[in-house]
Amino acid sequence: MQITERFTLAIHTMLCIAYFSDKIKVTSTFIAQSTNSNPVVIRRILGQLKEAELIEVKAGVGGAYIKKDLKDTTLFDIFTAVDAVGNDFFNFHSNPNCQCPIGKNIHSILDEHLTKVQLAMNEEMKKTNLQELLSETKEFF
Amino acid sequence: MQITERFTLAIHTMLCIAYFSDKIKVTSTFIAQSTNSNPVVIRRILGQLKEAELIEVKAGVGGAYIKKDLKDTTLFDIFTAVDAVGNDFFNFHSNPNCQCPIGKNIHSILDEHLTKVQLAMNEEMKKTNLQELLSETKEFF
DNA sequence: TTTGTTGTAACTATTGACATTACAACGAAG
DNA sequence: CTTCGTTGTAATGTCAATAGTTACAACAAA
Repeated sequence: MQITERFTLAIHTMLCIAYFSDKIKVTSTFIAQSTNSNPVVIRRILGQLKEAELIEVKAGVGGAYIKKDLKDTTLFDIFTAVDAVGNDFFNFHSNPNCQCPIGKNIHSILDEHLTKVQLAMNEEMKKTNLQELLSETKEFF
Repeated sequence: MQITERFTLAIHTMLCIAYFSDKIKVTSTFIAQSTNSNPVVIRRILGQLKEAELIEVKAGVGGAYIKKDLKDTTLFDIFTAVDAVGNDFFNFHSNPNCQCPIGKNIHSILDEHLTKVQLAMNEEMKKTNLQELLSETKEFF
């Protein structure tokens, strides 16, 4: 089990837009070259980021633009946009046996603990925003 | 994207063993009935839990037994045992373009942040042990 | 009208999870 | 030493999700 590469692709995409969009027109083809991916794959991700209102995409003329202050978009926002799992991050086995004292209660007992795990992950992702990532990237120039 | 149901199956399996193994012989067939799963699937999970030294399994005669104090096995141990994720939780897109200032640095920059996310999740899982889960289950009887 | 782009559908390949059948190896009980 | 229930594991099938690709209509501006 792994988080799909859509996630790191989407982060890369956001950083490209943040860094380049005041210099050149950032198209799906351009991003595909930077990420070593495919324009259609990128366009699908752009669609999800747009849906989440993190970016704007100019139809026809082309080009993507950041919609919010860089500080206000975190890894969690991007994760939610492209890899939405809602509350079902942990995939529960279905229909445990109600006759069994364990099977009867496992779901309700476990839910509380697993939700906390997912929340911990979410909170950690919220700690990193695009502003931060972009300036870290620039340190390397 | 979801965590495999092997994980909750394995937790259920551990709880079954913890609860029943002093009363009856806990076989893969028995666990399969409690979890509403398949004996072979359970045996594979038992193999992984045994590999991680969380349980003992009696070949031939049959039956599984807890190997450590219940307090000393956490959700994280089980998670690791069943390989719910490999080494890299986040699946990085490969060969980003080194000519691009973003592509050149993305991997090293992101790694630090993503590792923290994974660690946060791990730490939260370590907070829950089998002892706790078992007594919570018993409260419902 | 032309051009470059987006948005999307359709198709394929690949991978991984899970279910199931089958059977050799094992250990104990008779 | 045979029988029985069980484990361990290989082989196979099914299904869903990811991701790569081709193709093309819709779009906006020059």
